[in-house]
Amino acid sequence: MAEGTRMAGKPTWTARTPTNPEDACPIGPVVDIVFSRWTTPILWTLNEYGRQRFVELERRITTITPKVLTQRLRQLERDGLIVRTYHPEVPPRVEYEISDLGRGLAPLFAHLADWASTNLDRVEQARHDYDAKAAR
Amino acid sequence: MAEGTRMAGKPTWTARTPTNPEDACPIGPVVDIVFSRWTTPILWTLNEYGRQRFVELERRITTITPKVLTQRLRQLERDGLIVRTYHPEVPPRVEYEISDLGRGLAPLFAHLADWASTNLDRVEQARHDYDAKAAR
DNA sequence: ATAGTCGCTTTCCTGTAGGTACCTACTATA
DNA sequence: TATAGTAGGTACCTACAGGAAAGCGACTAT
Repeated sequence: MAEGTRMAGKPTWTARTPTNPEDACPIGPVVDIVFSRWTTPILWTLNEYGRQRFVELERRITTITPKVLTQRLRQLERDGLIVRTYHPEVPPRVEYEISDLGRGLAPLFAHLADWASTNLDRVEQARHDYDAKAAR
Repeated sequence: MAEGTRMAGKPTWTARTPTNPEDACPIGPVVDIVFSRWTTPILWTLNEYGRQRFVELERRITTITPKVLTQRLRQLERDGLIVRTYHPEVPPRVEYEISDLGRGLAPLFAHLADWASTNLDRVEQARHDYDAKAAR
């Protein structure tokens, strides 16, 4: 086996065996669960506006497609972060709400929002400086 | 303009105009910056093991390819989260270290690791329950 | 008779992230 | 001579996430 060949088939860095302690990044799995694509705005919206129906989420997160919204809701439900309630009426009614487990993320989100409010403009400034320096 | 047509060309939900307040998720931009693919293990490694060379990072984050590592390092440097120091020697030597701005993320990471340590098994349990229920 | 509602599901298609492999220039070492 | 080491750059290619659009089932309102 040549040195240069990299093992394929491992989708992300979190897919590595956790038995390798030296390169284990302890926040890897949680990032995949909480901050994978679309999950943040969904959890945020659910946490901010309370129990909501599918269409309400769809309307608030304006750029998401129903297919992807369904996928992400299923994923979050499976992970136990949200609770889905189906009412067999006509037309059918489904409500989503954040679970206790998901609600536990609120302080984390607040922490994140806090960091953002004080440091986001510094990032913006750094980008500007970098681009200006690269142009010279 | 038909109601059903969704505006294309907006790559992610963070690309929306920030002038729309009602669906603005305040942690959207920061998630893109800090938790986009590969940035977390890089920042974590840099924060944990201090200043490092390219190959050291490559060896610690075993599944990353040099191309992607370069891309992510450039991005993080542009965002001001890490500092790159180039030594024009032979062979060339480059060192990466976390910046003050990046270091400010440490408590956030700790918070995240904390949530993970207490809740990750609950997520695991929820997944198991969900799968078991779906199989029935 | 027709359209509309809701919460999806399915099919088809494209964009792009990321992987593989090969390249540089220069030196030290074997 | 040749091989390794360093920090990438580049060209090519594939896989997969996600977008667009249509449909469905069961009923209601017009």
